[in-house]
Amino acid sequence: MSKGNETRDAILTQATSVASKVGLTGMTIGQLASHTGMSKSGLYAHFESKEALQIEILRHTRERFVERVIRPALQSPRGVSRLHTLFEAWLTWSDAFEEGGCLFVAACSELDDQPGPVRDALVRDERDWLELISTVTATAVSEGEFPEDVDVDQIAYELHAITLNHQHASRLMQDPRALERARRAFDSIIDRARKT
Amino acid sequence: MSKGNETRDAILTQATSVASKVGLTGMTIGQLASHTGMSKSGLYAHFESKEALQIEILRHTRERFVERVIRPALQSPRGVSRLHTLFEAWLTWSDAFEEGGCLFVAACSELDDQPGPVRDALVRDERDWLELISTVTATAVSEGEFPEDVDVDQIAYELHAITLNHQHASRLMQDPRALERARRAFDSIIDRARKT
DNA sequence: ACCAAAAAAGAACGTTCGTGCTATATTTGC
DNA sequence: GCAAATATAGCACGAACGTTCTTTTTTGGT
Repeated sequence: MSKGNETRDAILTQATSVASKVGLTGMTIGQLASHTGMSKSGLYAHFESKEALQIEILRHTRERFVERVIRPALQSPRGVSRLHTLFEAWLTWSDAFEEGGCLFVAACSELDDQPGPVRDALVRDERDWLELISTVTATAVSEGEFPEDVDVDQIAYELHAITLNHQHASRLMQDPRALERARRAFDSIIDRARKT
Repeated sequence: MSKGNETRDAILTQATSVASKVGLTGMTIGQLASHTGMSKSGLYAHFESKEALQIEILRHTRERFVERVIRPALQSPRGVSRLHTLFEAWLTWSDAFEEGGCLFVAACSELDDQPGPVRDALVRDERDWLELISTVTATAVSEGEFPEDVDVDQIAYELHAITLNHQHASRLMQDPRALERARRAFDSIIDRARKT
């Protein structure tokens, strides 16, 4: 990798961390420059605009997300086991953001009413993510663990709700039992799906 | 009410709407001034600082929340019925923000890692809100609708998760079935609580 | 070791930010 | 209806914003 791409990557990593704390909009070029030890213009030269940078941050984060959350799940056996791995991988992923929590979660409520290409990119990512949860849930159906007539999209909806709330409970409320509550919620969704 | 308090209130109402779209931090005094047709300094004279304004916005929103969500629920018969009223009132409340959705939901992920008095105020509000859900859930226990050993805080956790996710589904993803999904999720949480 | 190419810095731009201060309107109590 | 109190506007500030230049430094191939 050339020097240029190396710094560009380092910038994106740093930017992801900053954006997860102050938001994609709240993050400023100057802030980012001092965090990376670069000049504003030197840093800016790697991107066309702040908006382009925001989109690149999302892309960068998605790549990490795929390798740290999705891949391990897909290597797990089909069915509830895979669903469980996916959920636990997400919890680990969320905790990995030292502060600020999952960038996607932050971006979701930040951009939910800010039309534009950044929001569009995020919506695509979230749609993919929800569809993946549905798909993995469907493996539990085809493995015979869930009844045929279970609504996989509804399960995905409810599982996604838990991940959102985990951020709320662990980051904002600092509830020491947040992890435990998330896992119990997961279990009861699975339980109910089993005997629908 | 004096002229001063009248405009102050009008400012807060407008500010709540703006902040629900762009966030408490993203909102600026200038933006607010043009939305209210006042000068920056004329508007600013009503508040000590932007931070004080943010706290006042939260207070203003909480008052409206109490009268539109909590009060109707407390006038409803104890038990599952009251829980149901509370949930539906919240859905209505959330939809009432013409754009931007519930200010609290937006503020929660915006401030979850921004220490300071604004965050502290929000955490207090959220704690109260969660405790209220727990308390109302407990009325279903004392009415004999839920078993004695049900974990009311866990139920509150899961119900809260649905409200958070409703914003995601309806605002960000623009899912036309968001309301339906939220209600089904509510029902299944209640169902499961009934036969624990 | 040199030299073109690439990367980073420097300096400046017009704008907007939050926040003061001072002056002018407007409301209120007598 | 006038004075006092209150509310609003005008103006200015230093700082930071995103962005665009030009100049300097660093890199990589020969």
